[in-house]
Amino acid sequence: MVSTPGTEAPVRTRVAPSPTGDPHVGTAYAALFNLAFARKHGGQFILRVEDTDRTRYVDGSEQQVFDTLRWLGFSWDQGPDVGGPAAPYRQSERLPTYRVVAERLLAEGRAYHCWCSAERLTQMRERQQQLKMPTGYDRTCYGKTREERAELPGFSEVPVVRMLVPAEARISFTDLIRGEITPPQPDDQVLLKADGFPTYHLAVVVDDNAMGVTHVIRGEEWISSTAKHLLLYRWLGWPEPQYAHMPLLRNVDRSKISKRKNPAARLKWFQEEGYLPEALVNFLALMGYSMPDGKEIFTFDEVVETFDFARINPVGPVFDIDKLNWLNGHYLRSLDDDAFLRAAEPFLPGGLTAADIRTLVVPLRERTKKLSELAEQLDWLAADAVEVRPADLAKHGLPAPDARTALEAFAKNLEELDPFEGAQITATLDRVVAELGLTRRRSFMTARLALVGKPVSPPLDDTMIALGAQRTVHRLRQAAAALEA
RNA sequence: GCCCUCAUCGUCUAGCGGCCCAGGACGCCGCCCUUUCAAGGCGGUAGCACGGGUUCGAAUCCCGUUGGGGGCACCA
Repeated sequence: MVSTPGTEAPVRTRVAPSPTGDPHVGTAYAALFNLAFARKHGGQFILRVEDTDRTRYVDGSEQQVFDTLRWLGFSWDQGPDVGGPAAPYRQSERLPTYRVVAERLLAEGRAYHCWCSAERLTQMRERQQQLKMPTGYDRTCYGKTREERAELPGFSEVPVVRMLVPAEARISFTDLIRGEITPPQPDDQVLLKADGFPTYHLAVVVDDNAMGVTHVIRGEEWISSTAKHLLLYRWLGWPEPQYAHMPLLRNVDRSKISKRKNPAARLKWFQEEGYLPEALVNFLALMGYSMPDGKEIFTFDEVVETFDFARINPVGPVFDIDKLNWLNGHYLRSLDDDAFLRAAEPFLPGGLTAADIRTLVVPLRERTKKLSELAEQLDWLAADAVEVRPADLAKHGLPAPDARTALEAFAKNLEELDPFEGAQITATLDRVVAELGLTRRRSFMTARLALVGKPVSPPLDDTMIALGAQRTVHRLRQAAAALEA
């Protein structure tokens, strides 16, 4: 429960992805906690598209964000596709709103025009670094008319609008996760770009205010910018939201998770690899959040019930695929036959009969961490021949002379078997093993390797039935022959 | 370079001054079970970055060091 009882405004949170390419895992991560917090307090969750960078805009990306978030089971109360009282929810459609605010700031002397060219800005920054000074805009344009500025070097025709940040603007705030934070002194941040689009800093404040966002739950990367945002709220006289800066997901080298270094940065990767959405949500929640009772397998609803910012660890977690695999395996195993088959279907190799699918795929459920492994696990079925690796034979099978004897005896006896079905097959194999005085365990393993080429397969009789009598006998003989060489 | 921020096993974490010579999970190793591999069961491996304080008592509070991360864009 919330600490301040009674009167507080209804909670409203949001996630604000940019449609700049494949949906990012960080978006799901942010959505998860924003949603959980909103639900916990009976509030609303908004999806807002931040498409203010025309150069990075990727067509279709927005739809993919919707699709992947829905795949995870997330839904929003307001958004571009579902509408809402503060529509539109796409920033590119809200340009007039930002302009009005920029004009007001200009009129009130809190902002000014700047005509500095990109090149000049770059040079300025480099010089500041060389002099070991903090980097920041030097106010060359402040207080100048367009004509006056045009006399100076580094002039650009179309101006931007910059914040006029006071000398002492170190604004502290209480972060819901980290406590008291004092972000750096901001410089004169651009609010309105030359193309008329707002920067993130202007848009985020204007929209969060317009949409009644009460809690801004976003990545740690925004801490440094928060002073600018707070300054804008104060200038504009708007109620300030509460902030919670989530830890950043990390690559193995501990840098901020990126598509470049980590395939798991792409949300679609999880779909491609065959992870279940419930597993991903559980895993993402485990990154930084923990249940009061310490259990690690839980649903999104349980996150909602227990959610408390105090339970979030501010340390950026490394994305541990091993643990995700374990979790996904667990969720896979909890599926009943039909549900598993339905999930597995897109990952199965072609040409499987319905019977094959029942007998071969279902037993694989206990052996699969992610669905994409299924194709390889079943590759022996369609293959013309399989290769038996000596190392596998040495580790799991019979010694070479015995192996040959057993394989040939299996082949001979199975060849004569009719009908070729489960109980008879097993009885035959058992009889042969007994006659030869070999260990059942290693004998079966030798046969398994001969048939599928790997130490993993469904039960032997099912494997043989799926292959059919002819191919079974053929593979057993081939493997026996190979042992001679 | 400047600024902000973080710091418990390899990884994810519990811990919020005594219950901790630190608990759980993944991974790894071993054993059991077993028609294989898994799954499951049992056991093991491994950590409070360092140095100062405060305190009767510190993984827990303070300071510093070191290390990590983030920001410093007309990108978000």
